[in-house]
Amino acid sequence: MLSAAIQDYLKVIYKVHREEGKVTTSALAERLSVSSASVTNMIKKLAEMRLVKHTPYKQVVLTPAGEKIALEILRHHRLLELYLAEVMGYSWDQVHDEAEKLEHVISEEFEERMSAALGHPSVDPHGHPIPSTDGKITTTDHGRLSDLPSGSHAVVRRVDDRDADCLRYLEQRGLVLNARVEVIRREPFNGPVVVKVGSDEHHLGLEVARRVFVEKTAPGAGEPVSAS
Amino acid sequence: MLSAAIQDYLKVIYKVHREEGKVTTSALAERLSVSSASVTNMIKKLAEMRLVKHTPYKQVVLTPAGEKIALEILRHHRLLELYLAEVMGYSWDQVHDEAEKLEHVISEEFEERMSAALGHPSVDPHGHPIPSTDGKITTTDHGRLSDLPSGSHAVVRRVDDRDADCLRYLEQRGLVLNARVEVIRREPFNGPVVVKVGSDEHHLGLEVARRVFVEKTAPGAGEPVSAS
DNA sequence: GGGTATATTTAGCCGAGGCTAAACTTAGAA
DNA sequence: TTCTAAGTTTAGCCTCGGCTAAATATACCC
Repeated sequence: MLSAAIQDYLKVIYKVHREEGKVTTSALAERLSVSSASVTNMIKKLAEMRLVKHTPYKQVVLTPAGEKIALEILRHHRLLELYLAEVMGYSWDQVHDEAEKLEHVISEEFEERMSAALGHPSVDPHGHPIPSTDGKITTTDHGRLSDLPSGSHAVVRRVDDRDADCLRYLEQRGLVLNARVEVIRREPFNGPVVVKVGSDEHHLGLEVARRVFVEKTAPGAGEPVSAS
Repeated sequence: MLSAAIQDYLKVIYKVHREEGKVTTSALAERLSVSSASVTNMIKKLAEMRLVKHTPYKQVVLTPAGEKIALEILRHHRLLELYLAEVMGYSWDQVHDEAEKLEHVISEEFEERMSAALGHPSVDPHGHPIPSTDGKITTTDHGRLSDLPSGSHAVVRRVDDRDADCLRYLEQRGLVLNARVEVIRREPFNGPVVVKVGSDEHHLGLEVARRVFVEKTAPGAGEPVSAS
């Protein structure tokens, strides 16, 4: 059984690769809240275990074996988030931290029972796809709300789940999964994005708007298709 | 936050104290599957932290602070066992191992939500009492089925939960919580105890009978009062 | 009461996974 | 092209929680 630390490294390598294309020591250090030197050490160890390929001073890439484990952990995490929200009544913003701890500890049995209880879902409460047991994952790349030109209509398809405060902020403004939004205008000099959600207008700072991923729709389209 | 290792030590110290009266280094070593030297080390550390009192070469006793933590972990463990069995559909024999890992990781939130979902129960699936949030526990000391004289009538009130195989064995023979049993006879030379459960007779080795704790009842008594 | 078996503790070690400080690469600016 | 800043790796250290072997304390038997 791999340690929780190793599982975390593999998971974060996978996510950084998805989100930023290239995986560097310092990116991992920041995401793991650990020094760069510690990352280098662990990467060396993971390379010996054939879970990653490391080109010193350049980058690190998961091997198929490493990716398999990363996806297992991701599956645990996302099933847990959904289970905590749907079955146990957790709120949107609470599920991430709890899942972060449980993901390293649950058995296959637990994973399977959660999945069954949830009807074998494919998306977690923040819109991330849930990998299947055999390591398949279907990713849809959505644009950021912060990048949408004014006048755009879109549907919220995914939200960054790492900051509970931000999630609460978004939820209060109706920016939940599958909500429809319209970009009214964008203030200049990297100012806020003004969006309409339902009948309310909100001024979202770029920091926040960057964490909301959307799918563009035609202007007066009807009820958006659910992503789940 | 205390490490999982420390939590385990405190929990086991509590349990050994309950079950054997006196807590020795070697008893802890055996229960924790660890060398005696390791136990001595950890005990020294726990003593510095004021979680136990240690009389070298004699025994170790939990301080009130140590007991509080032990009971928290025990509460986690027992709520988890019940939750896994009742809500997630785990079988009797599977819950212990899973709870053993989860107990160190769940939040107060998780604990509270489990407790609420279960209707704030007072007994786990093996008959152990569940400590309350404020560290209160009501223990009932039951005798062992192995100690009952022939002719006795009794109700199963608690079962040792550590050996999954044994639990399966007992379940197959109807020796579940609150089952009524009658001791037909005891074979000599530490031979098996012959018991009647429902209309079936079973020959239980002492090893097994020792793990079943019972409450004596009057011979033809009606339906036993549930322990929950 | 002395001798021996058993239990406990001490001493010294190890691996995992962190850290800082210093050395080394790389890339970008002059 | 060279110099420098930023990023990365190396060297050496730390804590945690294990381990074995050796020393020491206790208890029991005669």
